[in-house]
Amino acid sequence: MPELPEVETVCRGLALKLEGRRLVRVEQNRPDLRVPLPQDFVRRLTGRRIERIRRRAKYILMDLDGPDILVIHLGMSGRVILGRVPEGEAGLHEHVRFIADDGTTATYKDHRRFGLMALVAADALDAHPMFADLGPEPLGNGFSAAVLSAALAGRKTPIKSALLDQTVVSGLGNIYVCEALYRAGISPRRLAQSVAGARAERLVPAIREVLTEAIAAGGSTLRDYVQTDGELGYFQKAFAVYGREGEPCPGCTCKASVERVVQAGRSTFFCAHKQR
DNA sequence: CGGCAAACCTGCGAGC
DNA sequence: TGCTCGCAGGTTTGCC
Repeated sequence: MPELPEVETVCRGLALKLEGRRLVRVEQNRPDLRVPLPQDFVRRLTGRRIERIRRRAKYILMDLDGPDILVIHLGMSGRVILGRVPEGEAGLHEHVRFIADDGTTATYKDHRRFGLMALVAADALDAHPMFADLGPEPLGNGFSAAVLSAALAGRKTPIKSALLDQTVVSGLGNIYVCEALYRAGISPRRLAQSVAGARAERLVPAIREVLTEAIAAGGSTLRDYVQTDGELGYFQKAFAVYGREGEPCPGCTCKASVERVVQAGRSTFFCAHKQR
């Protein structure tokens, strides 16, 4: 579910409560998520101090006072809930629970199990297959119109699909790609290689703005995303096109409406009048 | 290599 | 009420 803004929000919530804390207990309720957990998952985490919690692309990274980094990906439906799990949903799909030395608990729930956890050697993180091919962080200094158009050069796939490719730019998902293309006035069907020059100059700030605004709003809550404190993100109220098929385009004075098409198996929402 | 459909898994809302 | 179908924020695999 979560794209960059939601993962960032979760990271910040976890950092507030868990940075500097020591894990006194780890409960593992099943052997696997999307992929098997390490055989010695619990042993390698128990007793470790969490030095820092940060984000790379859509991954949550927990730096520990040992050789490993705990890597968490929320997949489509993963959540990490601090403290008591809300009434009525306790128990089901609670795959892993972390208990810290001050009594803080963090529960990982993921009913679809598209998420994953892994322990990766800290000195080999960047070389790990999960991270080796990731493109630049869209909110970082390494992302620019020049960098983006270089990554898109020669690619005949639609720009919509190219932006979902995490090797082009990392952290975008279906929602924020739709919203960024809308803001930049670029058709999702346009060939990726044709997004260069002025179009790339528009797209980069559009991506940055939509992500920044979404983080400020605490992310987007559609089906089951909630922040670590149980609060709902509210950026979904600000969507211009995502999930708004048939509604009037908010940026058009004419009576154009938001259309939905399927590209590479994913829904795309856009305004054919505003986006060229 | 590039691009796309399918697979992974569960839940929910719409429609009959 | 209850069933089936389609759809869902991601990533990987396998096929053409």
